[in-house]
Amino acid sequence: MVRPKVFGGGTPRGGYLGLMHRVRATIERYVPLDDEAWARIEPMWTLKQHERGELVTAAGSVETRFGIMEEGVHRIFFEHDGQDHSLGFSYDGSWTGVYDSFVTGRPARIQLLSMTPSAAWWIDRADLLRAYVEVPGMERFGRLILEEVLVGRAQREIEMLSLSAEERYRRFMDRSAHLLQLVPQKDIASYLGMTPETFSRLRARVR
Amino acid sequence: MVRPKVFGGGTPRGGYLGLMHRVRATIERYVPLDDEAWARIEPMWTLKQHERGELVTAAGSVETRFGIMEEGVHRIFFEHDGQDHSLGFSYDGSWTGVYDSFVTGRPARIQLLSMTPSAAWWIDRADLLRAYVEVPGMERFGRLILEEVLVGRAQREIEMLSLSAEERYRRFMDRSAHLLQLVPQKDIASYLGMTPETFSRLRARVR
DNA sequence: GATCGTTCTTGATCCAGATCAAGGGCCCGC
DNA sequence: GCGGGCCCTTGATCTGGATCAAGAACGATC
Repeated sequence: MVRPKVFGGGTPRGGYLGLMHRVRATIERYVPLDDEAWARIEPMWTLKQHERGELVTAAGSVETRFGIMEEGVHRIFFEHDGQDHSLGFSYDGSWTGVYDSFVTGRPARIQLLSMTPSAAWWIDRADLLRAYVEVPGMERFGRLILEEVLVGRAQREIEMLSLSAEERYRRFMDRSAHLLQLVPQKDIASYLGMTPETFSRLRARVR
Repeated sequence: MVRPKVFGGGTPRGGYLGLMHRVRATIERYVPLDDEAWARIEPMWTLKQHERGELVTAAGSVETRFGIMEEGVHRIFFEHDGQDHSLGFSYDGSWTGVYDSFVTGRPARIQLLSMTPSAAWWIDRADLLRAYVEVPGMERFGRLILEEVLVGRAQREIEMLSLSAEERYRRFMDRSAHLLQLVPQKDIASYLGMTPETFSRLRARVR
């Protein structure tokens, strides 16, 4: 079954997906890619394994990689005054990475943590910029995935500003209940902008 | 003096700016544009005047325009349960529009209100998509402006999640105090995620 | 320049959700 | 299979900021 993404997005191909490279399948959700174009960019990507609990990108470092999830779950978050704030999760062919630093070249405030054993395909910014120039369709891919991210973030902003904790909890359960199996409740609570205690009480109270 | 944008962004050219078309100057903040490219896209843009208080885009309609501010101020907001939530302001060569609907083609939740007499250059989505394909550099412009918007939104998200009302007020005053002359305090309060009463009390309390 | 609506201020009260606190369960490493 | 950390839960209390209320100042319209 295809699941909606909490962060990043699009719908993975079904069925014959296993026969196609994950990266190519993801890119082709946005733009068609002929074999020649794929041959040019395929060597730019490298698969990296991450352990459960590994900090994939630490605050303060400049992040130059953009990733596509092969398997497992990443949590995107930042810290402030010792408090941890989750911004989203990546999995199943959606993108991963630290977009503030990747785009600006400044030290990251956002961090990335591998919540499970995971694997992601990474491309370096220099290679991606080269692909934008040299490979037809790739700059469009960059624009389209940004559009999708922006719309998703806007949706979240509207919900955070206008919904109560209970309503945010309900919508999360409708859309992404399966994440409860994969990450601790406290991180989902944080993603929903509430404390673990409030999350727990809502769980008990709501039906 | 050049002012930072609260929403959308970049730095307008100074000095000789008056001699160059506003749209071309804005695009050239992101990509170089030769005279031929400009000649191809220039006819796609039309200048529209908006009255103070005019609803530039209403909720529920599909928005197909993307705009660049010539003068005046637009407020981007949405309504929920009769409450008004401001998401940002556009002015001085920054972009304007309703990005949720523009990107998705679905009815808008976000609305646009002209806070002052204003004028904006508008391009229709169909023309912009054509420009992306036909005019070198334009697709890159689309990608780069989206990157900038996304980074700005991420910055705001971090501040909304981790700062107190007082701290958000202080940062706003540091960055964008001049907006107080242009729009009602209640709208700035809403942009900062607080009530007009709280905003007023902070004003009295903070220095 | 009087009138009316809107905005801003200031005070009193309220409340959703945070914080503080303590117990219990689970998993992991040895 | 025992010990030590997380987690998660549940209860008691607290609080930042909202809501309710009422004037005062401002500005647009005739």
